[in-house]
Amino acid sequence: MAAEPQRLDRPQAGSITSQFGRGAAAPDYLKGLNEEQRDAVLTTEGPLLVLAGAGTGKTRVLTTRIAHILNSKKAWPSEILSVTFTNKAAREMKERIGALVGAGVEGMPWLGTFHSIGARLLRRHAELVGLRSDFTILDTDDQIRLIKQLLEAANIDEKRWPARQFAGMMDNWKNRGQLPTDVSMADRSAFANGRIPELYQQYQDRLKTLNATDFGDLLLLCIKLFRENPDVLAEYHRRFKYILVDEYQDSNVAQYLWLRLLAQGKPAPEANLCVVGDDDQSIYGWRGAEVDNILRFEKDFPGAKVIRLERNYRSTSNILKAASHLIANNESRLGKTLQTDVGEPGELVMVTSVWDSDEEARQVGEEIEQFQRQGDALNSMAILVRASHQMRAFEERFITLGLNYRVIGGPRFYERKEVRDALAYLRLVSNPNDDLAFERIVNTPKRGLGDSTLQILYDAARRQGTSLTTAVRTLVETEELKPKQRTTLRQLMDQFDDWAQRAQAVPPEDAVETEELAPGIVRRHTSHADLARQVLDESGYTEMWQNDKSAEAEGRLENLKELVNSMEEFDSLSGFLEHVSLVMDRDTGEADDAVSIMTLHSAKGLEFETVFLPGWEEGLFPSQRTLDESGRAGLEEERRLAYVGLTRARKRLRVSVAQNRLTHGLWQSAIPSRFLDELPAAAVEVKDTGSAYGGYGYGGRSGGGRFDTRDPFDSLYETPGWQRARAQASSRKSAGPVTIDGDLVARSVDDGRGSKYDVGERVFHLKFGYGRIEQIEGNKLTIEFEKAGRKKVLESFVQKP
DNA sequence: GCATAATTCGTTTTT
DNA sequence: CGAATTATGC
Repeated sequence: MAAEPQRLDRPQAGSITSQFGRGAAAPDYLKGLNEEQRDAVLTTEGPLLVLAGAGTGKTRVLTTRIAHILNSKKAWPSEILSVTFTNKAAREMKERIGALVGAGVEGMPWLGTFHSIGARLLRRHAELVGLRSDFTILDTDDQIRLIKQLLEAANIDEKRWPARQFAGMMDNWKNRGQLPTDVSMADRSAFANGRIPELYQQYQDRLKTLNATDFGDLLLLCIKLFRENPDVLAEYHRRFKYILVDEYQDSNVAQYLWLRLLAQGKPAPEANLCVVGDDDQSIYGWRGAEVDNILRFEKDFPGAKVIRLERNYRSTSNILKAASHLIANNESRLGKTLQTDVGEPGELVMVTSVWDSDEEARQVGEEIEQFQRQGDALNSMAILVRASHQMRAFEERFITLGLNYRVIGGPRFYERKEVRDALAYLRLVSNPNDDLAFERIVNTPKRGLGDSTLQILYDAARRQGTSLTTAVRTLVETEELKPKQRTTLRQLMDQFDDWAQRAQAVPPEDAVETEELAPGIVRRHTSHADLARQVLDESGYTEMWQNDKSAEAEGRLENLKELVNSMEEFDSLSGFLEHVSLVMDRDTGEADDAVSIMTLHSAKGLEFETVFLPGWEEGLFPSQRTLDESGRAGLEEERRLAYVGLTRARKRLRVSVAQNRLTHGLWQSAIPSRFLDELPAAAVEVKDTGSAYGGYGYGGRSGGGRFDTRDPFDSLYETPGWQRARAQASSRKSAGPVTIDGDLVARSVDDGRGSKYDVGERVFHLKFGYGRIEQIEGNKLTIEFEKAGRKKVLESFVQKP
């Protein structure tokens, strides 16, 4: 309760803003801050690193600090640059500052995500980096399509060098601030036989022609802009008196460079740069985040002050003990120890061993229902998983139980096909030269314009050096197209002309709804939302889904409605489109009471009374792949992820391990996660579910405090996944990307010939017991076990009885 | 050009 | 096992 920011419902007008300066008594907003928090708020000058552990009131410090700067008139709202990673965080900060300072947070134009601020800067100076200020921001879909075209043009086999992979690599370079010429030699050979610089450059050129950027460019081009135009940079040095960064541990190299350029207005020891973060919660290394940025801050900014926030106001001491004990196993960290003021140690962290994922789900379901009967809200409980496929078991179970749940972080709204299609129509209305939008919708709904027709359009556009739309306009006047396609295209163009005209007629602000053209004759202006509705209806897009009788069609129509409705809030179509490409995020429908199911990654920053952490098994968590790819650093990141998971809980924490898990369609015996060994025995209670079979492993010995029982069985229970992973890991290190696949797992169907077993034969499996073979596919056997039911297992795992 | 069968391939995710 | 993409036949 103490440090969690109280939610002031409405900003109290002037109450705080009126007590500027003269500051006799400490301002209200400082009340209720602990010593360190207050220090962090009041140390406005010079570089400052705030190491804020989980639940120590990090956001509160950040927002209060801004309020303080404003209140003491050190800077105007427009002179503070305040960056976050997510829109959600930005929104939350806006709200909280509003509550502290009163109205006028809208006057903080430079509070936003790295990317939205980057876009803002670029639009102001677009011409200096070869763009027009109305450039479009590509989404991943567009990006992939563009790359595919480039690869094809460059005669590169897309089977061997997938566009996705190239997109991913480019993302990495851009995250590291590398332009085509900067890509290291090692990286160059990793794709298309060293043709990388060429392709990357072509991609950048193509973006420029399209007057477009991708997400990475929003930062990369800013850096370029600042480096090449010192006068522009100096302008921002003058402007930004204070710079604040949230979640600094998640920053990547490009963001770091971007920040350093902006913070260089004064010599390092005087830069008013405040970064807030927690090295122990850095979980986005795989996406290019450099924990090193935060670990290095004091070196980058000599004389930087470091403040540690270690007083945790969220969790019970048992939960904190567990989390601290676990994270202490990491070597690369600045070191903090969370402490709680709460006297009661609270419940022990409960660790449960279950038979398989179904039992896990059943058990969690039961517990949830029990807590619910005790009066807990479903909203106060969450299930945090490592990998999204774990969610299914829970969803299925909760459906049969009739338990209300919500999945957070699924496919985002604007990533849905129908939303993207609709947006493509609107983009094309607002900018006829948006080729990628054009491609997307020429034949959606089906208009009989397939690959061959499209090819003609491409050729024409390339020959003329124009956009597709322009090319189409000239083409429809010639004989090059088949008559049917020609008329279809002409009609389509006419429609777009019509829509564009209507878009022009839309009043810029929400000013006039109606207009008297002549006495008695009133013409209604179309709003953007109306226009969108018309576009979707007249293009036949809405109809396409109405005629679709699949299950999801109805939902898609709903989404379209929602999209159109959400447009009402925007002044202009372009404003709306910017919002969508940059800002639009899922609305967390917290309306009704429901258990949250989400990944550990998307749980960062949230908290719940009760938290379930299922699937603590080697290979799954820590993830085998991370281990293979990033070794010890990977393991440490996984451990931080575990730490994030543990620290989400306020009162109750339940961890579970399944003894068997279905991976890649095969049942594999699982080994309890090493992280379980790293929980302190004193804060943990072990519960064995007393499963009928397979008494090996975790639950086997209860109580003890030494959780590790895997050693004696190691060789017996080596699963194929492990063996394969190991084989790959070792081969990867020595000889680049060689694919050694197959032998151990899927050898395709050969009716059991070559197998030493026959259908119908009775066999014994170490974990599932006795069973009868139902089917043989290569080295995979489908066996009906007497106790464990029907499973698919590898031949090497069974033996003749 | 389009619907359907066959095949591939499996973390985490924001912007 | 299942989604998601690609090859195949009409």
